Amino acid sequence: MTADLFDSLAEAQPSREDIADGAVLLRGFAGTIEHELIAAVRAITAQSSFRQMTTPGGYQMSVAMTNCGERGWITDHTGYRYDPIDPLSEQPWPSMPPLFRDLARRAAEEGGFPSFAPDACLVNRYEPGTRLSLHQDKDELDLSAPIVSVSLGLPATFLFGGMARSDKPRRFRLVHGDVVVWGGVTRLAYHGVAPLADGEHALLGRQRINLTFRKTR
DNA sequence: CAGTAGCG
DNA sequence: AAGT
Repeated sequence: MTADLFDSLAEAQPSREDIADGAVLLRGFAGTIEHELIAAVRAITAQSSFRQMTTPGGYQMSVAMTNCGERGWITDHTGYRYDPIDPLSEQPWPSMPPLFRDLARRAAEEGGFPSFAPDACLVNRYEPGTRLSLHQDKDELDLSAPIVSVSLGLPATFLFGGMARSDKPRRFRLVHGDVVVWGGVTRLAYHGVAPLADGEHALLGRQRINLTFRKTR
């Protein structure tokens, strides 16, 4: 934890909203370090570009993705997995910026999950009209660690459902700087993002960037 | 509702 | 099945 980050997060006065048992929405939690986060995303994508992946069914995801950290989440026609190598650059994923680790750890702590040590950060780029259908994060070996999700840029509607795909999801509006943490009994909750509404964000333009931190093993 | 590669 |  750098002193600067500690200070800026300590100065922030995010509100907390419990959205489910073991799931919390920290409104504005990342807002004080927005410029540093965006600069870090630019550095990451300079090495490992955003790309639209193809699912096992042969369909292209609308959301463009990249990763940083020891392992990155990827999908292709063979399935879903974490891989230490970016198949596009054929190099290791960019390392996880200390700022990212610290933010994720601190958010997890606020959410009731101390000592969160993510080894993977999926970086998602949503443009107007793109979405992520309801799914579970279950490619990680360590399901005791929470998921930490950071929103930047355009607002989105986060869908948070139950343990069955058929459970009707609740809808939460996520804006720039919001962080969602979920784990424990909701670790495998179905979740997704509704099609992004068009708009213009002062720092990111017509896009939403989402950082999702996981401990994969 | 559907298709793949890889593994046992 | 993070897809249509």
